[in-house]
Amino acid sequence: MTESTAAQRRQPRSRPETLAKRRDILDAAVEIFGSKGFAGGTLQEIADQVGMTHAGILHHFGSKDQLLLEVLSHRDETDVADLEEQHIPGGIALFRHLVRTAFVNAHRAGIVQAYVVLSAESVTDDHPGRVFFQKRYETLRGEVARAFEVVCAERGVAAPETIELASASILAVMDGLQVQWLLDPDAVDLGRASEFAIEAIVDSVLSPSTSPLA
Amino acid sequence: MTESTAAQRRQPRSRPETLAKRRDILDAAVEIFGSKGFAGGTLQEIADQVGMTHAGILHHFGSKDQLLLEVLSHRDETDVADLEEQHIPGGIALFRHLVRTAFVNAHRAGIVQAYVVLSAESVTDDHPGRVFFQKRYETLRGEVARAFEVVCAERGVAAPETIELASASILAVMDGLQVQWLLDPDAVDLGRASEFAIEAIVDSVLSPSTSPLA
DNA sequence: GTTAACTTACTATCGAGTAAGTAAGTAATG
DNA sequence: CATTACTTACTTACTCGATAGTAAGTTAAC
Repeated sequence: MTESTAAQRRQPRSRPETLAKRRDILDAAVEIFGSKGFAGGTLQEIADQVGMTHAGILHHFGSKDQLLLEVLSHRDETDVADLEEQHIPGGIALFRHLVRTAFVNAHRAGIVQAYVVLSAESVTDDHPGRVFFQKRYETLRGEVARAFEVVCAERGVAAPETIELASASILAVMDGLQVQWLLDPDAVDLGRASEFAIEAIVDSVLSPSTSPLA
Repeated sequence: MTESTAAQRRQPRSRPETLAKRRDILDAAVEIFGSKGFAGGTLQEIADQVGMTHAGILHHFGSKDQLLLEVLSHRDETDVADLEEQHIPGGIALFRHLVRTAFVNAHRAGIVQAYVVLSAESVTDDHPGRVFFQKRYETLRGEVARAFEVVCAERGVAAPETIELASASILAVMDGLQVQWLLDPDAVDLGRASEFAIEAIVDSVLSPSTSPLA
């Protein structure tokens, strides 16, 4: 009866406003999941914020899990500070970029909170965001490691094996500082602390420390 | 009729086994909240693990929130690696202690996960554990800062203002590395990375870096 | 006139907390 | 030491309120 290759002939063609509406929903979801967590946040709250019913949201995204996954990838796109989507600065510029990101993030508590809460929550059993964060960290560690290699090459230094440790550490400080900063913004200077720590770690890779703890 | 100061004459005296039972419940709660989060974990699951009904647990702890609070303080007591309860090593010994803690933690994924999940979740709105973690980080930053001051004094170095940044950073790397390690244990060496980062930061406080990013 | 973009209304389930009851322990008293 | 008086430590059974997902109907765009 129908064409066997129906998909080819017809692409359902969604309405132009739909895309904007999806963005609104995703933005609301970032805020709700960020402030309540994924398990704690509800479709109802998200729906309220965009003036819709929760069923309307399910119409667009199918399920709560699916919504989270799209929130996570959407965040990467809109996140000005994100590395993956932009043209990646190489070498030392990457580290400067990370520091700048930390300073920028100090004015975007909402998104920072979403990221902190969801990444930590993702380590729980069967969390729908787990794979996303696994891949994300793997990618980011790779970017940072590459930057280290470039910098070492530039300075004629043999790239030490500490690069892997340092790459993970740099991402770790940034994340860890965000937690402390969210809990008590006055007690921690997110930008300056990130800058300090990143410099310390980069420095330590370039000129291996004298092992002060030995 | 009855004695007016009844409370004075009799202290209800709970049964001796009760204390052990409470410990069991707390241990189960650490495991459940650690693997599912606080919002995601249920009293039923905890009850199942200790062979009880969820009402039995409420009998002991009153509410789920209260249970979490007791889990958090209980954890500090049983956590071999914790600083507050033990006699705190001063100066450089503290940093060595932190490194050792990281190596030990690499064999205790369960507790690490509980800590990671709950601390991050605590930044969400009205989370019952929020105050606990605020105080905890404040205390820990203080301990680390004091260690830095001692070390600086020992070496006749004027204590720089970077101490506060460094203190927050050291705790931050440790936490952040735990997240990455939990997501992908093979990709991150929790002990060695913590050691590397802590050394780098301590080193940077003692001999201020040459600002490689400037 | 067909389909996208919803809404309303419903279902099924689950979760924390409560109420009431029961068995066993503990303690004061004669 | 035994009896009475009370408490602890639960269980069973319930309430009440969410919540994710579904189904069917409505409107308006293309």
